[in-house]
Amino acid sequence: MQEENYSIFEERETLFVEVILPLSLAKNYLYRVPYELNDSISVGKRVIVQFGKNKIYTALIRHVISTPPELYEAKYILDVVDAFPVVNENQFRFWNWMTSYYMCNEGDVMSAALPSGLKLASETIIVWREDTDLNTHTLSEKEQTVIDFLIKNGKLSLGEISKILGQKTVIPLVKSLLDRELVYLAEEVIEKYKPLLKPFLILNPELSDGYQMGELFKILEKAPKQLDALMAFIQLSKSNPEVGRQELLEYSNCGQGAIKSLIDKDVFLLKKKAVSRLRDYDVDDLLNFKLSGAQEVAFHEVERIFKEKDVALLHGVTASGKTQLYIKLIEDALKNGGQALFLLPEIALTTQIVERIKHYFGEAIGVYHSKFNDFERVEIWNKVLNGTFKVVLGARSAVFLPFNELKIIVVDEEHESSYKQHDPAPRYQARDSAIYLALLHGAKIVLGSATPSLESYYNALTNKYGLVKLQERFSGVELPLHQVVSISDETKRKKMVSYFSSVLIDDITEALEKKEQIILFQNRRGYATILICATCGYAPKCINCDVSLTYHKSSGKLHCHYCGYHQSSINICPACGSVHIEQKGFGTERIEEELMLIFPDITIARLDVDSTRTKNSLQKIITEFQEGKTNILIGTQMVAKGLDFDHVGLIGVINADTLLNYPDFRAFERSYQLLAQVSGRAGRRAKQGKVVIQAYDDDHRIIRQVVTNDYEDMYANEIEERREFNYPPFSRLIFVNLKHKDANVLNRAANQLADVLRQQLGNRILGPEQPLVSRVRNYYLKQIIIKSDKNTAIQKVKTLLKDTILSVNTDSNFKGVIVQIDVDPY
DNA sequence: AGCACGCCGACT
DNA sequence: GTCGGCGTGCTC
Repeated sequence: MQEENYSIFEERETLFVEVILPLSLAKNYLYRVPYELNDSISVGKRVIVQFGKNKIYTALIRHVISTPPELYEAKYILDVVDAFPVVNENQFRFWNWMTSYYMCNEGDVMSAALPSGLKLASETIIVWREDTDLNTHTLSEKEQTVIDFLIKNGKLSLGEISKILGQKTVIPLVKSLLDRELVYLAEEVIEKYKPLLKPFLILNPELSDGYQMGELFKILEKAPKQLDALMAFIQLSKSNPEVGRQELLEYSNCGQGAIKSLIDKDVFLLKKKAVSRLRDYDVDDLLNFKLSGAQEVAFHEVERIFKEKDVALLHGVTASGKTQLYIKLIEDALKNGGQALFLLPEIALTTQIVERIKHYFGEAIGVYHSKFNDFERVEIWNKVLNGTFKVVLGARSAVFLPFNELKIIVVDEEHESSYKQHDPAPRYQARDSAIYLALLHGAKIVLGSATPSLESYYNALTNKYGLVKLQERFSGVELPLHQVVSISDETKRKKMVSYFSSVLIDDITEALEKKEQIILFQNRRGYATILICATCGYAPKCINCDVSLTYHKSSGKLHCHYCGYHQSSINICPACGSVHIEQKGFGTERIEEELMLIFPDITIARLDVDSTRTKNSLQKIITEFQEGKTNILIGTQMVAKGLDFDHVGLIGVINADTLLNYPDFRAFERSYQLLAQVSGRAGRRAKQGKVVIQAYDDDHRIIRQVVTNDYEDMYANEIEERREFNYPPFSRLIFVNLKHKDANVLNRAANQLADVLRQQLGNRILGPEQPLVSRVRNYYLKQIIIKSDKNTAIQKVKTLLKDTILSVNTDSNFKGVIVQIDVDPY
């Protein structure tokens, strides 16, 4: 070896990287960097590492370190995936905050944040894209081998590829195939990828010279439509030689036939081309609107607030035009070259609001949704990273996108409980996380709702947030007419027909006559809630969970809503042999059936978790209702949330008591929000809608407040209760949930944990208590609640909690006890 | 999350 | 006597 080379080699620094693995691990791991990769590594890039025996993962570089670990010898990283970081410094700071605030592992956050396309692992499966033209790509020998296998088998896992090639590092190769769109990643739910193929036309190259074109024009003189099509084509092809067939149809006056003739005459060559699923709109075709007087005032109010505060709460009644306000605020933020994030509850992403905003902002907008396939999610991630997307509309997970210069965040329907992730960790509240995210970027954030959460409204009234009211509805839109029906009264007077009061039946009949649509709301799915033996009181229960089974008529089975267990129904009581089995309670399915008996000639659809299990069924039910193909829609919570229908004249709430009696300190607040939102679905276009609320407790305070549309009154009552019993916003809650297969071990562990915590925190510790459902999937459950007042240093509580849990976890008496922490349960 | 190591039941 | 059940612990 020559001396100069040798000395250069000597100077190379020995580097190590601390990486986050996409697993729920308590700490990060250290790997050594081979010299030849020294220049390729940097924080935020992904690397390929071996973890454990022979598992390969995509890890993320968190730190670069030059001191070797003392206690073990680090493994080498196998490869570096990225040329540029895919996670930026702001994101890491956001992740750090989330890890400590929600008491989870960095790996949990990484798993939640990165779309799976960025987390290739040995189990990841790649599939050959049949629509690609192999001839246009030059493949290396190894790539060719992989492609040959893929053509034969259809799919391969990364582990298999590794075996085929006899090498560990396959991800760069796979990445190159992915980038060239030769292969795609299979979803966990194997749903075959169908690239969106659209027909494109190109001019037959043989016609390119002027003489032949002239001849062609002569021939076409007798076919004016075809000539027209050709002229239009020439116009359009100036910008791009490939013209979409649809585009040509719209641009010219010719019909399908003319184009087909030209294809038959070999003037046009037809080819199918995969196009991006993300729709692009004509930038000129922007929606033009002006803010109304009230909106204008509110807009300036928000601007004024933003000079002093970072958070504005927009309390705007339904149909007051919050969306227009959001659009203007986003537009303003974009003017200064920033990015905007618009958060919506999951279900609202299926509706027109998305179309409207997409339409307005054209190509600069991305929609991010956990149900999107991975292609789209990686595509959006990259477009946010490189700044192509200025606006992102998304559900809660959109807070993880790699923004560079976020200027504004909008959280619509901020009170929605779906902003909180329940399982798995990180159990984060996207609205609250977004507030931190805004702080991090120096961005402004507007929370919007017709029925704000008590927490947000309290923060607004105590001047932590600015408060803007938008109480004026669009002209012509009136508040719906409410009617509350006492179920007990109607029952006494024998006027109930099954679950429907005479009032509701009359109103349904009337609405149907007026050709209006109807939504019925029942907050419970299934048929009968439970079956119960009239003789001995026996009720069939789930074998894995501590709940009664729900009878579903469509399947003829008894289902558990917690674990999915089901068994055939019973006709004879297994306990006493009696045949007197009664049905108690009722759900959406039962309502649907009873209604069909009363109104046999109309179309009824049901919108609940059971009817929307398959991927497109939700969209289908909604679309059919929007198009008027369905007369009556029966649904659970889902019908209330973010869905806009234009022709709904009547809303019926079958039983408001089930909502109000829910054992949770937020039950009244939630009931108000839900009933108010349900009401908001009635009569949106110039017509006054009608709302019928059936209840046993028809004089309930909350129902009265819904009818009088008095949010402030509801707030005043509720906030007093919260103050009196020291619930949020006056305290912070942390739930500590313990699970174990053995009830005794669980109880002892829970008691010890609670005792130790109680020594330090006294009466801030509640429990351990048995949750409502005390056993799920064969695991017994116990819950300890930490209710710390605002003055307690929450970080100290968290540290103590973490240490205590660790001591329980390492106690040999409590092997296998699972402890989960839920900060700010919602 | 996987995977190996390890200690108790029904089989050749 | 062994094969295999899954409970437990570790992975840089």
